[in-house]
Amino acid sequence: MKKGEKRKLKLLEIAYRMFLSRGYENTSVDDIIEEAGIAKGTYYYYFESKEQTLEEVIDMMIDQETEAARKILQADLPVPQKIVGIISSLRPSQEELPIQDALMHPENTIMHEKILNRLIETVVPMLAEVAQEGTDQGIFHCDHIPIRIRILLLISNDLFNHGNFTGDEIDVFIDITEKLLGAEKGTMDFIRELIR
Amino acid sequence: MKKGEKRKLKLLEIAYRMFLSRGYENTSVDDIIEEAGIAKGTYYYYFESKEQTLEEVIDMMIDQETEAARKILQADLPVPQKIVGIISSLRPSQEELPIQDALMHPENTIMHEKILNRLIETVVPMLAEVAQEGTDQGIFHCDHIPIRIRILLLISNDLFNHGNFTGDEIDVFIDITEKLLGAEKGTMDFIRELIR
DNA sequence: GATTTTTTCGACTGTCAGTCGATTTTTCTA
DNA sequence: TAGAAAAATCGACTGACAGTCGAAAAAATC
Repeated sequence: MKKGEKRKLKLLEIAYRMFLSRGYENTSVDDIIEEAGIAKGTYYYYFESKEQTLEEVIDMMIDQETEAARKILQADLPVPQKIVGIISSLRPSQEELPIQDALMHPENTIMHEKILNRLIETVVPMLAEVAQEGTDQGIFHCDHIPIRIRILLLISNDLFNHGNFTGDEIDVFIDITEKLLGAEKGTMDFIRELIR
Repeated sequence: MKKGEKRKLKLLEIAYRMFLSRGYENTSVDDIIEEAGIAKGTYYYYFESKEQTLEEVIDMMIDQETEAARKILQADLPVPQKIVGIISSLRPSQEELPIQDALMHPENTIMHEKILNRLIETVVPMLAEVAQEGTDQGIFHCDHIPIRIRILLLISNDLFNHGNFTGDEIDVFIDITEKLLGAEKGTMDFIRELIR
């Protein structure tokens, strides 16, 4: 019961690496088992299908990517900083650049889409909670918080993930974030500093 | 030079129907040629690959879907009505419901994503032009119009395409559309009537 | 040490995208 | 209009790939 766990972890790790570097569609089960040095039957002893492997790889990634977010959630920060902090923690930085790169490649559409949906699912409740705090404190003035948070995530994903964002895009992002949450103009200006 | 064109059209039409009803991934070239009653070689005489077929099918769909939009663009309507009219013309209605249905199915992620991107590419310039009119007329007050329009499209796609939208979502959409474009509160209230 | 359970193996199957040389049909030209 | 050239069609074949299965090896249990 220990050996098996370890083997599965190893397989997941290999799949993870390969899915990112070559794309999910361009990675064959044969590729994975060759790298792992095991037989086909063994692979299918641990996974129902290639797609289920992807699902589990994505679970791993979501865990990783939301870890920083969860920490910020519990930190002692002003509400606006918390929200923006969480959102920007979702963008892989530094050592995770290859992930970003890979996800943007067209051959990874499916993976990208799946991750985005799962990320939204996971993060909307977290952010909604913080945003509620914000309205309680009178910093924000808005209703339908989860919908608005969802929109905020969609926008930031599009603006920041799809290619290097321009100054104009940051301006719009700041503007729309404030208005989306009903915050005073200037509340989100600190984002500009954060970018660099 | 006439026969060939017609055959290609026929193939595109069959592919279009099949991609929508069973999903791109679940439609094999063999399925298409069987339905068309031709041999494999003939298919590949007209198409480089299955993916290129998809690309051309999407071209067809974009043409179709933006036709109504182009008409509204030239109609004599107030700017806000024009913008909302164009956006809602992109959502297939009535007889096109199956398309919507098919596109939401997870096995059509790739198609959905490709169509969305192409749609945005095509429609942003159209809408940006109208929005510019709006600011010229003093109805809207905003800069960076193309970015804002892009965001507007993203939001409407998410809110209206992903499942049946609620009243709350409409409220938020109206609110955010007004604020995104810098319009007076109430400018977009007419959307509520339009929905039904 | 025997028996049961877990893990591993790899040959095999069926499906599918795409190729290619041969053949038929259409169009052009002398 | 015969005969050459071009366009269109055919289908058997290839190679890649996901997934299956029964048998063997390894580990755990008694």
